[in-house]
Amino acid sequence: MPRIRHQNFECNAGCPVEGTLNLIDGKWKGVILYHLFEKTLRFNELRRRFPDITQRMLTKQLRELEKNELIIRKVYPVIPPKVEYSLSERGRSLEPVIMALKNWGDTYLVDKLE
Amino acid sequence: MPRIRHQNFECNAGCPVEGTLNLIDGKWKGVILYHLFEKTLRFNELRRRFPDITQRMLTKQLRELEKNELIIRKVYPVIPPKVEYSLSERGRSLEPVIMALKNWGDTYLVDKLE
DNA sequence: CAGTATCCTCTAAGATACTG
DNA sequence: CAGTATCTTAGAGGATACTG
Repeated sequence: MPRIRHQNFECNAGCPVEGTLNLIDGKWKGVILYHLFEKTLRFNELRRRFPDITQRMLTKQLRELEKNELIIRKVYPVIPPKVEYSLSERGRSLEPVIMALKNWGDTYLVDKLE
Repeated sequence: MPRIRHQNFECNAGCPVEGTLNLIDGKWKGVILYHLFEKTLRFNELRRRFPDITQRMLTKQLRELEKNELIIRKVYPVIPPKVEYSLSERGRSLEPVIMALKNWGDTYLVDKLE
């Protein structure tokens, strides 16, 4: 999870914005959630969808999402290992938020992503 | 502006999400935008609303928002200096996005901001 | 297959002091 | 009033190698 913001002073109305951003910030979290909206995925399925992410980073981002109770990590006790990642109810409730971000980007970021 | 993400590979559907996050990430940007939705504000008016932000940081965040064409910086050539910050049309179009973040936070972050 | 373990870099963010 | 200029630090993110 990114650093915690504004923790030590009276919370103004903008705080829930920051709090929510804290959960979905993290370089790959938005994309991970986006792909999990579609379907449950295994670790390596996620890896294949983001060729540039390192194993370490993918693990880290997934652990943070799990810690924030946005995704569920299900381990099957088999060999070879099998781990599935899916959205929790809380995670699924983020869909409109992610979509709002996506829609804005689709409209206003065309040829502006640098 | 935070680092640029995913720039060197084929953009999957999650990218506009990241692009948008890049613009509103930054520890104080969400809050700054939130306050500018209400009304145009001067530099020190913004400062007073966030007692914990340093001058340097406020300036930095404002400059980035301006560079991304989300806010407009209007300098009045008077002494003492007077500078007003207001939303651009592009910035105002972010309101539903920020509100989506805020609403989610209000609902799901109660007593969970840590 | 799904991870850890190390080591490293870079920069966002903060503290503090000064100024046209 | 609305900023710069320096200096510092924490930790996000990355590269690479190894493993139950």
